[in-house]
Amino acid sequence: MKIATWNVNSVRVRLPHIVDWLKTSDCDVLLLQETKTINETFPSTDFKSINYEVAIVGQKSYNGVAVLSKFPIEILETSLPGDKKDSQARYLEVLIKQKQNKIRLSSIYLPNGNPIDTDKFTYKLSWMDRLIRHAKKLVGNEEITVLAGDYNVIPEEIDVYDPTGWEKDALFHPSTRSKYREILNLGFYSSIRLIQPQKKLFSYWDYMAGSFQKNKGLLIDHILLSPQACDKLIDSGIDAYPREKSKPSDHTPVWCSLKT
DNA sequence: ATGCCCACGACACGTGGA
Repeated sequence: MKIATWNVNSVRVRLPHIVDWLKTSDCDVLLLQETKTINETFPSTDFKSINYEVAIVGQKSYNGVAVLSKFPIEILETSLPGDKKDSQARYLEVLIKQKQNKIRLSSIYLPNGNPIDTDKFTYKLSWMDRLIRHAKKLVGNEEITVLAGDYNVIPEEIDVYDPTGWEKDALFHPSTRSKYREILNLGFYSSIRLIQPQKKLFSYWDYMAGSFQKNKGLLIDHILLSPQACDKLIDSGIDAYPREKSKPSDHTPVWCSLKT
């Protein structure tokens, strides 16, 4: 089963790119972030017409996550547990049933957190605390679990074109990196780092100043696998082709394939 | 050293992104 995550920066603007990528990539389950629209205006019928089921957590203008799947979707959570007052559309957890297999997947849009001297950074860190608590519960289930999305976290120096220049950024701040490691320490592994431990790989390039052409990128979109999912891992990679097209998202899909 | 670009929604000298 091929699973991918993609921050599309507006599902409506990016619709042709997403449909094209689904058709050429043989992707079974695509987790979307930054869909930037309410559920009523999500282009569900376009995806259903190419045989994908759709689950959505939308919001006006900002955020928004979704799951597109060739297999039936059961919705488990439409927000990250731990704060009932948090109304931002950043988390969707589903169960995908394919034959005898059951795979739990979360589409995650972790807060950016900049600038670091504001409540935006406080919100990011508390959101990460909630994710750690929830991930701890999930790992205890000993199931095939995939926590994937735009983490807005640069885990290591190799994951950024200019580590020094990003030291004071919320994506590379020591507190952010430390909380990300707490998730890994529960037993989750990054799919791409299991396959390519040392390679410089980016999933995001700024729109400005020809960042993509200069390969000044970041690796901030991650697929984290539970131990049971790791046992099924076949391959993982990043498909930069959608970033080369006209009117692209600033992110490109990160994927993994699991033995099923 | 700084800004560059993009999407949204309803024009804004706007916000948020990363």
